Amino acid sequence: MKPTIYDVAEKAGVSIATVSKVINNTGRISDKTRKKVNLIMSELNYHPSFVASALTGKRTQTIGLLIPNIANPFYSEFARNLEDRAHELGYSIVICSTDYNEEKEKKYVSLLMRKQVDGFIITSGFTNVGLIQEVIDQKIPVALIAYSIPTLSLNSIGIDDYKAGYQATAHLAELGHKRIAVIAETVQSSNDRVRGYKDALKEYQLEFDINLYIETKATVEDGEIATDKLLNVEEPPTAIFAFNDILAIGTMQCAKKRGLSIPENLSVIGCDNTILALIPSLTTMGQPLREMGYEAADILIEEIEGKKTRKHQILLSPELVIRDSTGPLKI
Amino acid sequence: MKPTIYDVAEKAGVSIATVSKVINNTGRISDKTRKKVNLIMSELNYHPSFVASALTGKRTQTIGLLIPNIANPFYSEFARNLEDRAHELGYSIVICSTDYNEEKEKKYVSLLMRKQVDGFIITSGFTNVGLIQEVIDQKIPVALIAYSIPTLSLNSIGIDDYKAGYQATAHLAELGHKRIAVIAETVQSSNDRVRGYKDALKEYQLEFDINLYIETKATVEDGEIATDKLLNVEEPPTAIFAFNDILAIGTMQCAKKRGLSIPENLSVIGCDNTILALIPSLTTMGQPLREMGYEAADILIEEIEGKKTRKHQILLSPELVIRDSTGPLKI
DNA sequence: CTGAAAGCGCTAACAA
DNA sequence: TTGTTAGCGCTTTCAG
Repeated sequence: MKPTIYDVAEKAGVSIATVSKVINNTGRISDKTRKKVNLIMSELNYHPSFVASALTGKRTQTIGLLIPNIANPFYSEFARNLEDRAHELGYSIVICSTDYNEEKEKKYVSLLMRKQVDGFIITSGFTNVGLIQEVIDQKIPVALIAYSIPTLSLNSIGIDDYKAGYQATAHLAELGHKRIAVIAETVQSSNDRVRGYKDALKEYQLEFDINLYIETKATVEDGEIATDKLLNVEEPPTAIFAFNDILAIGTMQCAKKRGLSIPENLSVIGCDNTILALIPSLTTMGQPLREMGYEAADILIEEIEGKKTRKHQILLSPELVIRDSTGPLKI
Repeated sequence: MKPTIYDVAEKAGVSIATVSKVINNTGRISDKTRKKVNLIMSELNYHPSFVASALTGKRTQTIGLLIPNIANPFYSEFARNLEDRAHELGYSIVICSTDYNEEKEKKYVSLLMRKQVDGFIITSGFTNVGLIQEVIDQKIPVALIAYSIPTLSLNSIGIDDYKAGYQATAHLAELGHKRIAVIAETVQSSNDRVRGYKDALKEYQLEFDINLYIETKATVEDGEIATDKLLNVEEPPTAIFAFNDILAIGTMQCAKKRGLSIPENLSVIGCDNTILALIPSLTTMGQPLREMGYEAADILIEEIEGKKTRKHQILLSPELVIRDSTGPLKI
């Protein structure tokens, strides 16, 4: 059997209260007893149980991560950074892929609450705002990623989506494109990007055409289908701005199937700058994933540990990464 | 405050033991009380605490997943499937990216044991076998993925790596390549692949040349560096077999920088068939990731719940997916 | 500086 | 069929 606090106490000839104090560095303990207890603990290879200590009201040292899909490189790269920082601070991450599905969201949130996670990281793509309300009603800290809920004052971290939308569109317009389409992911952050997109169009005296706008989920297939629709429009686009790299890959797939070459026949710009963008040499709006993951862990854990009372709202800058998938309009 | 079993018991006018019994469906309860208790539970929005029940010796419904890096699509795609099945069975997954680093492995394993996870999924790339021994000494179920330890009788799931190595090499040899290089990931499954590679070489009357063999970690950069070395060899390879898609992407990066076109100047074959392979149109040995994730969850949870005593050793078949990155040798 | 004891929420004998 | 009670391993007053 694994040793318990009783085993340590007995072997050290002290009470369990004393052992508990040296474990947690609380109360006042003489140097001598402290050393003794520490010695016995390592002799016995004793490790305090999180489960037992959580039952007494302490933390579980666990954070729930709610994302649409861990298999999406954007989320997995984010998760990796989050995990690294959280782990440094003594927390582990449990992953929950919700697939934009309210049922799954509900099941996961309830599961995580029963497990008494110390906090939640919720990313864009989470649809049920009521659930988030329930979580904060229980006084469980939450940090939102690329997702803001104006009615709720919460920690949040994201990029300036308006800017991302604007810059990407401007890049395309600068290259001479007049027919610039958008494939948006059905997540909240898309709204601001669309605003940026529209403003950039205006800036370059281009009209917004609803036929050049599609909203969809984030799989390669969805991107492919959307692109197909777009290219079938009367006056088809010469450039497509996909709101994430996966969708952009879908666009490229579609182009490949149609024998269109990129960027000669079609310019494509993605968003996220994940590993997916590398070899397709995809021009994309980069997100500072490392910073986002680290900041997310920091703010959330600060709140969990009661070190901060004010909520943070962090807005990072996206960065245009120009590769080979965008080029001047050919007439 | 969240309602406890006491609140339910009181409101329902029964004892906590009775409530516990209806929660767990144990003992014999009259239909009437059962209904009553169930009603009160939903009225109160009561959800039993996993923490408390875990303390009494029951499960935490949590599985630890130890992988080198969740940001690697192979692992994240696997994780997604594992998560799906585990969740169906009522378990959640905590992710631990160990980076082939023994220190991290140790920290994570100890953390997970303190959290009393019910079982471990350990994938290739885990270096410290001693740690695994410690886990099974504690009678905690383990399932190994793409990783077998002959000295330990454990559940394991993987593909036939020998076959994968053989088939990929044969594919290249069939295309006329004589100088076929390998970039192996430093994980255990590479050994069998190398055996397959060597046997295929023999089969096609080619010599194994140690200069055409490199072992490395799994990042794009590592792949790039390795390729660079390979191409600088006296008589450079005309085809490269990278043991995973990330490394293959690295190879392609290097080729691009050198102005080499694929497959005209260099054939590349990867392994895993992740999302990364799509647009580069990478020929690759596919792994049945979905099946692997589901099976892993199934076997591990079976053992956790004591439904099986015999260990499973599952060997799945890899599948050659031919795309455009491999082609006939040009002279 | 140290220890006794109550209690966290739940399970599982054992009684009734 | 239901309830009483003793823990599970730990934290935290409160005495000493």
